Amino acid sequence: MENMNIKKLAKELNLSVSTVSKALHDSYEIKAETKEKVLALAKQLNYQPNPFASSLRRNSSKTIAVVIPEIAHNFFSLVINGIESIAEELKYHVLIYITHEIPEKEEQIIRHLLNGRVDGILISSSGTSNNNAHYHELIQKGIPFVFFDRANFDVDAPRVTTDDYQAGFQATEHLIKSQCKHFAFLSLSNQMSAINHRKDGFLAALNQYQIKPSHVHIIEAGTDETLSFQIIRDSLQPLPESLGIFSSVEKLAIQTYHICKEINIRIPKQLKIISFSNLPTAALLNPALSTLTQPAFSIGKEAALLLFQNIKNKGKIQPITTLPNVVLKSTIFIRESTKI
Amino acid sequence: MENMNIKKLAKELNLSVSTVSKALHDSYEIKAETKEKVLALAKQLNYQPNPFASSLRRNSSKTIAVVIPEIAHNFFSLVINGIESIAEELKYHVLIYITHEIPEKEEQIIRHLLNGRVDGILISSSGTSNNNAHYHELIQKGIPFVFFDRANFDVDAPRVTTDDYQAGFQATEHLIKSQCKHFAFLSLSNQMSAINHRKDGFLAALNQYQIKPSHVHIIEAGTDETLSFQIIRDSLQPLPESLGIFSSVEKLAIQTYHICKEINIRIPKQLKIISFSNLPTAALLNPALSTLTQPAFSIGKEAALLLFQNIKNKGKIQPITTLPNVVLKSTIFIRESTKI
DNA sequence: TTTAATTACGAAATCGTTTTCGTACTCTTC
DNA sequence: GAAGAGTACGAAAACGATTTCGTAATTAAA
Repeated sequence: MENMNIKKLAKELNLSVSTVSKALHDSYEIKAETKEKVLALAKQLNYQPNPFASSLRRNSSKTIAVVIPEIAHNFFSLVINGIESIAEELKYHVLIYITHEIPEKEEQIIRHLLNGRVDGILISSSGTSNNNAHYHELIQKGIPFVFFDRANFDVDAPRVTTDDYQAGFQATEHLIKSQCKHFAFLSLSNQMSAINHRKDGFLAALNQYQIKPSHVHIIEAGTDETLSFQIIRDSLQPLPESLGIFSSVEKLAIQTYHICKEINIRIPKQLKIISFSNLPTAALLNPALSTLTQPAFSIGKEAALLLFQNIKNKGKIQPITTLPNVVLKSTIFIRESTKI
Repeated sequence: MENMNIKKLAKELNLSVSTVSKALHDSYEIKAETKEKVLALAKQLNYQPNPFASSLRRNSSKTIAVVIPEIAHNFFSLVINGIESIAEELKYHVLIYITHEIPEKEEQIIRHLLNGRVDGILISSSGTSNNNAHYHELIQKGIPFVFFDRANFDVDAPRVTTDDYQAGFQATEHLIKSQCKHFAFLSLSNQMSAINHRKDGFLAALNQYQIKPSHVHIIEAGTDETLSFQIIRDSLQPLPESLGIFSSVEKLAIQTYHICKEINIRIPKQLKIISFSNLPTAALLNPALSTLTQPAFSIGKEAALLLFQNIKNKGKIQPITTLPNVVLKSTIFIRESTKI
């Protein structure tokens, strides 16, 4: 009795294995009476089909993978929440892989997933734009995947992103109208789509308002915690007059806050800052942080929906439509950190 | 050429399937020369074994599950980070399941995992103490699992927790010494081990310092966001004199901050607060929040290590030792929110 | 020289499902 | 009443790996 399986179940019922299997799948070949008997005994003996046998035979795993740069990050955990809400509904399982912002790690993970362990993948890329080989291998293998937030625009795959350019423009415009004279853009790297779009919006706004290029600073802080701390601190000493910072990610804004506390820079008096962020404490910070907030949960949901749609359509002739490219809106919250 | 498998690989090599399989597993039965040939062609043709066939035959999945109450929570995402660091090293895969604090959901998830999809489970329980049936089914099925943070102490399973009692005592003592007169404990529910231990420490400290019971308030705010907001707000109106709040979880402390902002209660002047928290912004809040910080990453690591140890020892005779029960230390950070 | 051990491989069973195909049997229909 | 359609089930092949067992060929031991 150690482990229940369909063979024992069939024997117990005096039926063949195939009949039992069909009954469990509610096949039209099996009459109602038999189905009931099978279902009843299956429940009583607590029979649960072996997922691997099933996956092996059906060539589908009821599992998706989520590949993200980091998890201890409000944005990504909210996205996972959204993904899980859909996956749970569709009885899919969710595998998590973390790249720690290392492109090679991402490649390795994706390559590993070529073995069919998952039916589809949701990716927020940490890859550089010049390395698409692993994505193309996915396409070749017919494994559906969807980018969210950070996409690789050279790859032919659905994307769920936010209006990064517009948001970047809007944030920068806000800084300009808050009487900033110098402007800094805090970035992790110049290889990430979402961040670059934010930067483009930033530059476009500065251009439109005819800000002198000498007053524009792009600070690539990188993904290393201690290093980025130093880079930001160095860039604040000496402090440019009326500096307005647009931080492309929450982490760098938090670091900036710490640095300002450390070297006694007053926000918003000496320095104004607005940041992309999903911090639940943004309004409680000292001073309250102005933010651009992405609809993280919805991003997860939309990306998952798109993925499942692609999984379902796999093999079928794809309608020659444009590539799904969902763009959601971010919300701007003006708070004290950018007050005049 | 669609999908590479061991059969095609064997044919290509003019070897039998079994020889190839053994070569790939570096069996002593196969001579070095053959192994090299096999490995070389496997790499060249990008052969990756089908994980389901492998799992089916070996009866092991190289996968663990993490079952948590919620994910958009600094503590849990840091724990997952720790878990992933170990899993990644051991080439295990990590499935995430979220219970949303619903005990029935947890049961359902655990029961589902009885089908052998995972080799082991890490659980932070959202269950009530009077419902252990699903854990016992895991034990019966021989599926190893480890509790972390929130354990069910009636169940015979390894645990990784923190020194919640001591930390609770210490935090409360700090509030007492900060000249508070009234004391409130903010709790999610009275069914969670970790939280109850914190409460016990709280009560013990108040008792030791002979605080009048009428000055002691236990506020069970529950897990529903809007409801808990109301409960906390109501309990602050009217505001007891010199109230010191010990919040057992970060979320409730944040809510308290929001409420205080809304109804104009000054922290720490009118109300002092200390909270369990892994907020990276605790020091940046207005005012900076005194915290008890759990070593979340280490909790994840330790729990994973314990689990993998149990997975490895499965089937072997268990040494009659005491149940592994790792207890890690939290760190107290005194900040402005409890300043005299 | 004979026997035993070792080396290096292959055939086939196995894991637990799903699915295809075959087949009795009953029921229509003209 | 013969042919066709429909019903309800079972046998067996498949999915792709791992593993047991068997066995030639070679080497070592007696």
